[in-house]
Amino acid sequence: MQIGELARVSGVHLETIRYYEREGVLPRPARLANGRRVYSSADTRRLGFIRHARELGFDLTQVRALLALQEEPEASCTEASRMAQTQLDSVESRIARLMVLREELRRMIAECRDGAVAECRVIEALTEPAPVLPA
Amino acid sequence: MQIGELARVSGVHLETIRYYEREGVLPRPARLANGRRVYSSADTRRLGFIRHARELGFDLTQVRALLALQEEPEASCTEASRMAQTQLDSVESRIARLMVLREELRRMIAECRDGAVAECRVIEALTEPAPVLPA
DNA sequence: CTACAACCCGTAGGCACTACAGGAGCAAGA
DNA sequence: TCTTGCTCCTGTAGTGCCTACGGGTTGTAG
Repeated sequence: MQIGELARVSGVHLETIRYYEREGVLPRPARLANGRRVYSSADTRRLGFIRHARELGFDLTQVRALLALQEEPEASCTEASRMAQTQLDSVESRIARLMVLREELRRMIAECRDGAVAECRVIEALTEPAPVLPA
Repeated sequence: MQIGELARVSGVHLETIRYYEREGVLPRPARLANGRRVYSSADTRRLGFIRHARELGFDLTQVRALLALQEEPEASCTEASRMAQTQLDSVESRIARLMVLREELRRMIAECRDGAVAECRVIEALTEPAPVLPA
């Protein structure tokens, strides 16, 4: 499989695949005589792993760590679990935060009904001092 | 008020304030004889507006547009409301997406109990093909 | 034979910051 | 008076994670 097809089946942009290779999260693949990259099903799985981890909000450094863990199956799962817990905490707080924002946006829209900007709550709501948030 | 104090009271990083000025979302402030920036309460409010809008997920281009709307209070509210609606849609979908991720992370953690990586659900879950998500 | 797609590499651009280098101004203490 | 240390100045480079582009080669279909 060449890079174009891998991009299609994985949904990962072709240039992003090359970027991952440069960054060392994808191994350098075999090459055809003409220099083109050829990917195995192992590469496809690994790219799927990376994509999925990225979708879950792991950054590339974390992805590298997870891949390293995957490479030594005799190692303990504790570290992977800990990373997932960290990720879960961050997802929880993002959800809570977004739900506050959603309420505010709803209120802004509800209170703005064809008025002029002078009475427009959308602008006004944004002009209010932001609530103090815990760091 | 000088830039350091503005940074403290607004919670916006000092270098970010200068960045906003370069980008034209904050007007160039008055200067003292020694060249230091001095900010008025109008600047403080404007920065609060920007910070709040950024927190709500508006990008700097949208912030500029909102500021322009704010500057002409006789204009219709329709545009501001439409922008808020767009933002609301994106917030809704981000929440939905994160809730799926949260469930998955919870499941991963629950199923990983001191096992070796070979049986680790965290790794395994990431290796599974990603579920098809609506764009 | 020619058009065109798919690939190659290297580099630059984009967003929203963030950091750093190197220098000047200013207030307060020894 | 000198020095320490803080705040500020400018300009530039780096970050994360891609994405785009330019200019070249290879492969394929009509």
